[in-house]
Amino acid sequence: MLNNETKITILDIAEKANVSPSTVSRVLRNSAGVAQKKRDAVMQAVTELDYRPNIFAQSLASGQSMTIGVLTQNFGSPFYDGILQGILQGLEGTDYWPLFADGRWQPAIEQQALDLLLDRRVDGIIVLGGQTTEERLQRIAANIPLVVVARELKMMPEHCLYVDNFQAAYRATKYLLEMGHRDIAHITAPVVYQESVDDIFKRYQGYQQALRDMGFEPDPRLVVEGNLQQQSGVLAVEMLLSRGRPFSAIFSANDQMSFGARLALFRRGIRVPEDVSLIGFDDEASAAYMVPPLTTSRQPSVEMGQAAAQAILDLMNGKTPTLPCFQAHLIVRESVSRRR
Amino acid sequence: MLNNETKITILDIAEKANVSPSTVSRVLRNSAGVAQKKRDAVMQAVTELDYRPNIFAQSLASGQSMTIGVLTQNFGSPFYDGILQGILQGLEGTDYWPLFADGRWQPAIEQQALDLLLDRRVDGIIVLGGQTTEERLQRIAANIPLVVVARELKMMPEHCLYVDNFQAAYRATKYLLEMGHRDIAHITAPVVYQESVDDIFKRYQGYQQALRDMGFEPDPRLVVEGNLQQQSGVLAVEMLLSRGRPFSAIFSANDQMSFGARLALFRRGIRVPEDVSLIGFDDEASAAYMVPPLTTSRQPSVEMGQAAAQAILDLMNGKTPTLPCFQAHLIVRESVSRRR
DNA sequence: CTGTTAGCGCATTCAT
DNA sequence: ATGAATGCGCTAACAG
Repeated sequence: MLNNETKITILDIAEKANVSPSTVSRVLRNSAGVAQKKRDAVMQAVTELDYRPNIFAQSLASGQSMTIGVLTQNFGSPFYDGILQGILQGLEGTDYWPLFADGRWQPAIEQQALDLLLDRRVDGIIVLGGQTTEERLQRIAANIPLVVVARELKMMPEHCLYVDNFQAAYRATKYLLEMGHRDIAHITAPVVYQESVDDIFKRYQGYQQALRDMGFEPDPRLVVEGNLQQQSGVLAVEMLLSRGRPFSAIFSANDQMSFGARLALFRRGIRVPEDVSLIGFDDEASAAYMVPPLTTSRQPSVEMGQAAAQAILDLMNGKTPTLPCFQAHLIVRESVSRRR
Repeated sequence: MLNNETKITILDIAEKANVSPSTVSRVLRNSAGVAQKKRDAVMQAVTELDYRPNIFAQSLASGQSMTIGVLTQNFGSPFYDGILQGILQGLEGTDYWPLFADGRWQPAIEQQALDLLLDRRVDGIIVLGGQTTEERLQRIAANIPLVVVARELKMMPEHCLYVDNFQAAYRATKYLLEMGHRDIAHITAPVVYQESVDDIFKRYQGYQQALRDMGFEPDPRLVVEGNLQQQSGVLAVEMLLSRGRPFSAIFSANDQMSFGARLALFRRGIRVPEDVSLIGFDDEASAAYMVPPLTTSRQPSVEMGQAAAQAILDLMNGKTPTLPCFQAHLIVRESVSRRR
């Protein structure tokens, strides 16, 4: 518990600097004018004694913990880790420190994790995805600054930071159409597996709308469902092939399944992108390692994390966030060849 | 800051349960025998008022923070994130909470991050890799439980949890030799880029030793250096090819570079593993998505994280860790074909 | 077994 | 501008 050998307190340095404890506190937190001489004396004593304020005493007395709670859903997930990284970067240089909790995509655990963060008296909280009810989130937001990332809330859109899934899917599909593809398969996932409420479904809708806007009727035989895991992408392609309905491109609702799809195609001797074009969704960094590599222009997840950190800091400073409702754009990696 | 509407303290529930605050504290932390009746009354009051103990007051009074610091080097790195995940799992169900800090592979930042964790009065600390001097680590270990993961310390081996790099590389190389390969290239990295002191160098040594033990003299023309990043793997293969020295297999000192190598081979139309076999190192999960996929039997990084959590818990309970010096085994993914 | 009394280390009034 | 006093909420002796 002790930071070094002796636990020196504010009294020690007050004594050494010949001032009162309150003066020491003042110069340390810059809360009031203090004579330059005393200020210097205090600072010198601080460095000489290598004084470290006790965070718990500070928090107890001030009511501030100087921490930001971050509720993620899956530690180790590329997309979420990207956001975490962004948050870390965004908080750098500030006096705030992130406290992480993992909901593991299980509502019960998620609630527990939320409670833990609240128990830790975080000054602000960033929630990534998840299934916490909007009511609960509203109740929390009433007490402390709250930002929700990668999820769209109807009742409190001004707290959200999310990707426009519909638009991104729409653009991806449109791109394939423009490349001459007419038989575009889509790998989606049923609601039970969906990350947050209806992300995946919106991608499905974007896919359909793009087809319709370009004058094509979506063919249900070209749509298969997976569970968002890599392995299900393999099965999805098997399923597609078994249906006998030809296709020249696949748009997968997430990168994981697109990896599985890539694998299945490889096993079948189907070349990408010569025989079949492939587009994923989520911007997993590892997609760049695929053969051929899927490409993207930026790393939106990290950007979202940074934006989230900025927003929560703004909220805590009383400012309304500069990005009340930031919308990341197309998060797609592609490996596409022209058709016809 | 307040958890809910009203901030209720231990006095509130003491009053409601008709006992003294200390009795409340006793039942809450189970620190002494309390009459069942009072115990029940307290518990009921706690639930009725939805009482949440103030962590800061607890820590201040008890001297325990119930947190363990985790110093990582690169948030978002597959290998380290695996360890973090393991730590999270290992801490689950205990009363301890992890506090993460990121050293970013930069010694100055690493020191700062360490200081921050210490300032937060963590009860124990897990250090992943890094370059903190052994002296500093020893000084810390003298004060609080310390476990060092993915790094081997000469002066305090009993605190370490690492991979036997030499052995793993030795086995990988031997495996290639047994598969009939004779011209085995190796992609390594100079010291300046090395993760922790000499991990990469030990892999190089293991590679050499295996060759010698099997009666072959290492050929310097088959060894190239990268910087551990993916892109450098591409360049490494280009370099190898330009040298005109034939090779039938590549053993890369980490997975990132092997991905790059895979890419370069693909661009050159060299098939894997038909033309050239490839072995990586680190067990990156994404390696499974390569085409053809690299395989492995387990996920050592997560295991190491769990072991680290267990070890630190043991240390804090006064027990000597059950795994004083755990050595993960072969961390290799392979895509190898028989030669000749 | 249980209530009373002191702090834990700091921030923050309130006087001066 | 600065010192003294008070309290943050809880734990840990200390008595009984």
